[in-house]
Amino acid sequence: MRSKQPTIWDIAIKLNVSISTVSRALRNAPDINPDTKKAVLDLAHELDYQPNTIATSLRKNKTDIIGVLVPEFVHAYFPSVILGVQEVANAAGYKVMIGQSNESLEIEKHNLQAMLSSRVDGVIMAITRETNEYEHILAAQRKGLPVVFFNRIVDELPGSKVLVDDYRGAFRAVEHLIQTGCRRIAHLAGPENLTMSRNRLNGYIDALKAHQFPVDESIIMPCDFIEGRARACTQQLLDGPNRPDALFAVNDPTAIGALVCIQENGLSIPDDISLVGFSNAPHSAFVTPPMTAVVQPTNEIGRVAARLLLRQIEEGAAFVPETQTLDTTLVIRKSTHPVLKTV
Amino acid sequence: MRSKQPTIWDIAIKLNVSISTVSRALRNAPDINPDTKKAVLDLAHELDYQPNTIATSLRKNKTDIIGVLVPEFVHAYFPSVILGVQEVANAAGYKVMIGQSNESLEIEKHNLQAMLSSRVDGVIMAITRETNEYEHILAAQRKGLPVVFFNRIVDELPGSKVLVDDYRGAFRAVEHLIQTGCRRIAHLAGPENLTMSRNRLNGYIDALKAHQFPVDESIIMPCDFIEGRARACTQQLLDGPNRPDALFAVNDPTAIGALVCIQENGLSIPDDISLVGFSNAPHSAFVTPPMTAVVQPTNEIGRVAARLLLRQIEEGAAFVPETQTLDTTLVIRKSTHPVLKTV
DNA sequence: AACGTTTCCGGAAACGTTGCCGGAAAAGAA
DNA sequence: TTCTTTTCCGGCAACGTTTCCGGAAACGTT
Repeated sequence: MRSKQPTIWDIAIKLNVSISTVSRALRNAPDINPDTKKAVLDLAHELDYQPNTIATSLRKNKTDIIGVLVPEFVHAYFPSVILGVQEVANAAGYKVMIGQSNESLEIEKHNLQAMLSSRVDGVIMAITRETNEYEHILAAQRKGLPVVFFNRIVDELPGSKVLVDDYRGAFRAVEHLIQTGCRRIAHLAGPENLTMSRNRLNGYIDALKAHQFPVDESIIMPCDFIEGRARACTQQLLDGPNRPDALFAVNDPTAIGALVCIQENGLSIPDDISLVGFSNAPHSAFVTPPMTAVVQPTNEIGRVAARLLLRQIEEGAAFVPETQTLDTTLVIRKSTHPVLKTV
Repeated sequence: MRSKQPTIWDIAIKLNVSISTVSRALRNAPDINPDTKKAVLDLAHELDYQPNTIATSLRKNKTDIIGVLVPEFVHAYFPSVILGVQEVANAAGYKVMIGQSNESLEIEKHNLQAMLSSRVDGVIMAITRETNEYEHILAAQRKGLPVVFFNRIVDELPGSKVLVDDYRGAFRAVEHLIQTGCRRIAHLAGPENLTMSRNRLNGYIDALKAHQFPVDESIIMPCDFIEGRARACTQQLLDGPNRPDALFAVNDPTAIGALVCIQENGLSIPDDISLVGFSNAPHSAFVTPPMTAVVQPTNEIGRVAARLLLRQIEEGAAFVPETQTLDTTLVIRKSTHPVLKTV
């Protein structure tokens, strides 16, 4: 049985003042006698009083909670974005409520409903892989809910967005391969309908062109983000004529697939084949050999998203949505040659 | 500017009934005319009405939210127990609010305050590494807050606990090494003051004894969970006389440290040295070679913890705390010999 | 001494629900 | 018909805050 927590009433009665006075003392309002204020504060501390935030929320019509809605969080990417969100949200006096959709549109809808029902002040979200209709999100926005998107962006949706410069990241990764002496660079590409994969593909192509390398369509292999498919594609590349001496993988699972395949074929990384991935997470550091990879500023993504959301919450209707693009960094580890070996 | 969401008042006025009636219709109470109920439900749907859960919470003095407090969540372990929590909590109509202490006692206290302030119905928590005084937790419990602990257990605290059978896990890991032909098995141990490390150490020792192996103190190396120290210890083992042919590592970072050290010495896993870890997460699968490891049922830990908490919430003061011990499983991958090579 | 100001405080309504209580109308029983 | 029961509904207080409004007392000014 939950024992009752003390309320401002309890304090008021013990001190023989009104609840208004107690309330004023607690949230240091201007018109209160310093002595009574001190008395209230002391008693509150003694009773271990904690304000009932749900009463406050009801009264003020504001919860000071922001919702974060992610498709999953067992991989490091989303948790570490959330960390960034928490950092700026907490500093601004907001709490963070996390929802997890398990990559299911149904659950995403349900979670968004729940957030609306909990009257969160705003939501930061990355949509599910299977989210292909947006009415639930649009409806929430029509009700005035501020929403900022990240990671999985769709143009049909209004609102602020935080994304990563996929094109430049890919470009630099490929440039690095070229600079370390690779001459035939294959690409394990993502699904063609995603802007993200397209941007990375374009970065790959433009880097080749910028260095007067030919673009060979036969070594651009779409493998849908799936580790198994990446393995098969890599095998195909190894078996084919004119074997590539480098691979640029579109994301983590793909890179892992390539890595195991190469090693199973008894080839050495990076001596026979250099490998660079495009990573969501520091994960790639723990593989052997530690992988050179484009890494995303996950924490910063969360911080930026939170700042945008807080601005929107505070500025209200006057706020005009912004989309911010963050840069990636190429972390050079052991799956490519060191860069000093210049071309 | 947040536009107002519809309330039961709006529905009541449009339908020319009282708010009581609307309320009854919405939470299908018994005494209501099916027709009016349908009318209310229809209009609610049309207006896209969502009940204001914070008003409900205030009124019912129950939030249907359970808090989960973890020291970090960028590694897979905690997120995946949270998944388990969510699964049973959501199924029972509860929402989950997550707090993250960043391994800081200060933040842990603050988060617990916040949960109390939010009037969560209960908390599932794993304390911080630096949590060495428990007054904040005891105070919360004294106020009647149900708390269940997992992963980091301390005897001084009352409440339900969910833990993992470290002893048996270690025992079986070592037994597996013995059965695959290893004859000299070293142990990279954890800090001696933690019951967890002690249990794993005892499992190691007893497995050796059970198979009439000698226990050689000189190849039991405490390395404090730190990857760097594990590397140094492993090097020492490799350099020493009578090199071990197997290593049992107390946790993930330790195992990784051993792995890189062994490979840097040009030795083969498992042919020169077998390696088995004690893992928090499926992490160890992604290393090369994929590591044989004792793995914990992370999801199940969350589910069990949630079930215990929900029972305590519902049974109230009548509930007597329980501690449940879950079993681990040994996942055999490539860092040990296959088991068919029987002794 | 009379006035205006400032300082501090209490009363009360409101936020959106729930749930008790009582009562009117409809239905059933005599 | 008349009485009892059932069915359905409205009024109202309450949950713990915040905040507006008004007023008493203390202070300052002429």
